[in-house]
Amino acid sequence: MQLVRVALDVPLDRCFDYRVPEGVSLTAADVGVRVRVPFGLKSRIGIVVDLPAASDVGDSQLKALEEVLRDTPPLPPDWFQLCQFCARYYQVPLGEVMLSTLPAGLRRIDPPKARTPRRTASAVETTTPPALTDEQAAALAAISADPGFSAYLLHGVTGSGKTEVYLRLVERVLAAGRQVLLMVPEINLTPQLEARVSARFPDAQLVSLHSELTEAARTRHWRAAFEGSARIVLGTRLAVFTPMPELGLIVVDEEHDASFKQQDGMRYSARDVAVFRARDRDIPIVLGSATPSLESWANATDTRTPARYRLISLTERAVQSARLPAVQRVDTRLEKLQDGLSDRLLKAISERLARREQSLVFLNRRGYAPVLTCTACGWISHCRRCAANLVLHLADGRLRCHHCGFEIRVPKACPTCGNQDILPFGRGTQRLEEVLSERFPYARILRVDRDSAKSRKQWEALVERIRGDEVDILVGTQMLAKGHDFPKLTLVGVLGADAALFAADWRAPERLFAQLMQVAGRAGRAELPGEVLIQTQYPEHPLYAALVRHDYAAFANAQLKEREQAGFPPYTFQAMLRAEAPQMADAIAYLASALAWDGAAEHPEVMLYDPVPMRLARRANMERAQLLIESPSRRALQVFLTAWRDHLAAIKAPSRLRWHLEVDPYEF
DNA sequence: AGCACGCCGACT
DNA sequence: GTCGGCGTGCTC
Ligand SMILES: [Zn+2]
Ligand SMILES: [Zn+2]
Repeated sequence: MQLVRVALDVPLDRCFDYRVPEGVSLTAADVGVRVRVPFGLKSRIGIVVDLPAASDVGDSQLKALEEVLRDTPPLPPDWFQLCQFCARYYQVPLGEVMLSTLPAGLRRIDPPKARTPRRTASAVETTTPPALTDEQAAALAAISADPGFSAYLLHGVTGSGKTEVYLRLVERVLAAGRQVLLMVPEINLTPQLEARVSARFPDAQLVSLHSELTEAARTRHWRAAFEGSARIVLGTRLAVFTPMPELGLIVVDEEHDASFKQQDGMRYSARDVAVFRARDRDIPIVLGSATPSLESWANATDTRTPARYRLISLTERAVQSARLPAVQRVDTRLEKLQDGLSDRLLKAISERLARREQSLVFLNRRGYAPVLTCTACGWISHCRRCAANLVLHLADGRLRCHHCGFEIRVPKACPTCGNQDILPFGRGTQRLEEVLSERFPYARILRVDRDSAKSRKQWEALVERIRGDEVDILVGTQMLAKGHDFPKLTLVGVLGADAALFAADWRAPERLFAQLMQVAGRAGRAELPGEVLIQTQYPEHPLYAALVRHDYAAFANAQLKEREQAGFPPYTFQAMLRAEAPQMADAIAYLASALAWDGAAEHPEVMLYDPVPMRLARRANMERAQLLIESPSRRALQVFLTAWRDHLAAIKAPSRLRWHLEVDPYEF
């Protein structure tokens, strides 16, 4: 009797053995094949991970597999390595990793029939490569000197020509008959890079992979990569799991971006997974950014430890028209503000209007106002399901919770006392848009945030309008900061940045600096110099001082010093155990039981903190708490977590309680 | 995680 | 009398 061991998408840390039915025979080459198996009362798709000679389960309990699915070749050994690494490192069952990273069409029993893709006979306009600067040439030479594993941190400001370096590397790798994986943080950024890459390599098939693709398209693209017909895969974080038999290079663009971190299910960092993959495949990986994550910066520059990444800096402008903007601080303690806007910023906007140039006012808070209040009784718009306020969205007349999606119509009077005088408190992009249209009644104003650009299509339409010079003043959130070049934009005003300086989240300054560098990069070029005005009450703050000098390294080194003194990552390794339940007491009790584990004594290098309610203590009617785990050794942390997991699973808790572990947590 | 089985409160 | 609440246990 032949047996197979199958990984299934169930939150159980083990695989399941099945009999191979009469007339079917599997060989070692079939490890990695997908199978349909009976599980409980239903059927599921699983992946064959082994052909064991015997099972721990008695013969009578073994069921026979139902079908061997041969619509794709067996998943390859290096893909197994990748999944096994994630299972170990992120403390997730192997089956969950394997199945959840597969396109839905390949993990479902009844995938909808794939329609033949419409032929998009896009007559790609080919481009010829520009000449490289000396720096770019040196970067290219350094990275392509060794076809084996090396991680390169490519640090270069806007206009320094990182993308051109990627393209030259891609060219060489394609010429060597290998495939390339290009990763970008957001779906919004795929079309423009896709256009640029296709134009350069019209003969190499490129496929995109991101969550907005239909199930059928995603499956098709995934297959093309796996079968090798696609030579270039361009995608968001989920693309890192695409099997690519001839992979020769990985590029992670904007490597610092938080979007590479998955925030639900298996909470992996696609950038870190990509580095593992490159090492495992023995190929180079390039991490590019104008503002690298502090983890990467430390990996590349800390001289006390052997460098894990090789730093390559692009300091010259390679794009002829590129020119860094003049960044200035507007001291809002001295200037009186009108609706949150300083005279200086208003005047700068007027000048741009007169010169028919574009301005951008950056405010990272969508909606009209963060809260609605009653002046008579003190009522405030509170979400009934979360420990958070409902945000006023005047554009569609609703109060909306940004955490759970709950929404109601804006009341005409106070719900508790009937007072008609209820007022918005604070400012979001919608209100800013309104204020600006009062000040500049003849200006064409466009708001760009997640509410006005819900999909990639809507976003592209807005970008068209901006580039088509149909807009004078842009109001927007960080959506606007990423990626796009707007040639007529010469002014960026920044509002409300100070909040991040003193936020409880110790990563806030790092994010703020990256965001401001990025948004500042939107302003100006050689023929139309740019200006950035940052409204702040703390103009002497070192973060702004570094920003004015465009000095990422100074900022990063200072931050790293602070992190080291405070004992924060990357100088320590962390994991977070979170629990949520209808009652906070249950969540805390679960974490307390987790903490009370005798086995912890055998892990002296691991430090456990007391359970505490999360900052957003209730979300969608679930009360949330967390427990921080810390160790100076990544290895010790992983060993501890692996041992701890059995104890965690055995803790008795109310059925409505949910818990999860996050390794290298990003949010606190 | 699902999903079934199973044993006690308030409905027709 | 039963509908359904969720506690408990299992999945090869
Ligand atoms: Zn009131
Ligand atoms: Zn809510």
